[in-house]
Amino acid sequence: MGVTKTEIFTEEQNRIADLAKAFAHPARVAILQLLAQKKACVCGDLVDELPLAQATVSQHLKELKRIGIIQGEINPPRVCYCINEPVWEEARQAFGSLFDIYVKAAACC
Amino acid sequence: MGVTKTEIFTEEQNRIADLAKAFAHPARVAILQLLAQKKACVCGDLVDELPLAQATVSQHLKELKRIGIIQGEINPPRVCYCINEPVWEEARQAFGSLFDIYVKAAACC
DNA sequence: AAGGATTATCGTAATATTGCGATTTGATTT
DNA sequence: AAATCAAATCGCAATATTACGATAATCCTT
Repeated sequence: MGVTKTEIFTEEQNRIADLAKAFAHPARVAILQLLAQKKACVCGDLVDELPLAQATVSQHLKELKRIGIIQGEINPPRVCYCINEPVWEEARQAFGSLFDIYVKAAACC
Repeated sequence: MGVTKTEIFTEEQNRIADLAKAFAHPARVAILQLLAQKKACVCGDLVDELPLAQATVSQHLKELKRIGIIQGEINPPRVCYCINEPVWEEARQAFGSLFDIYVKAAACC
């Protein structure tokens, strides 16, 4: 089907999955790295840095905006993108907590 | 096309994207949470915990094994899964470093 | 050897994602 | 008003993902 049954999982699980999607494609990792390092900000600069078509970059930016991890400020005729700090921290926290629920000891197999 | 151009990205970016995929679906988040908390281990128990068909759970387990974040030990007629600690730590590290490259200040927009 | 229990794989269907050329939109500049 | 620039959106094609029933494989038990 290709359709995820979101309704059968918790809000938290769905949110983590969504946040993870921001990082689940190398192009988006590259974009987030560039923005986090502030090496690029304007959409056109991102397109120059990445070997992908403008339309493709724009699509990845749209997905990142949907997740909320970046935001865009219109500055005609350009758009300046940057990390949306609250969501960046939310992601850091979410993954941090997730990684911490594992404690070696007591292996069960 | 639906085909990611992995060759144009760095090894690190591709690896992060792959690790993120482990968490990019709520069912896999649920599975990893169960394994990390050792609430379940045997494949059949995971199937019982999740409202998904056995074939579907098996497929998610296969993907998690491909990424390397879990491992399975055959214990006929069952298979006991658990977190593969080195990769779990690799993921913790990778995401930790990624989140840390962002420093508020110096916003560019 | 036959049966039972458990998990993996196959085949299929539906939806999602990735990528890009072409076009459109939005706003400035001439 | 026309031209221009940057970015978003459209439309399409190709591949990937998600899900599940059915079947196969595996290995123990009888």
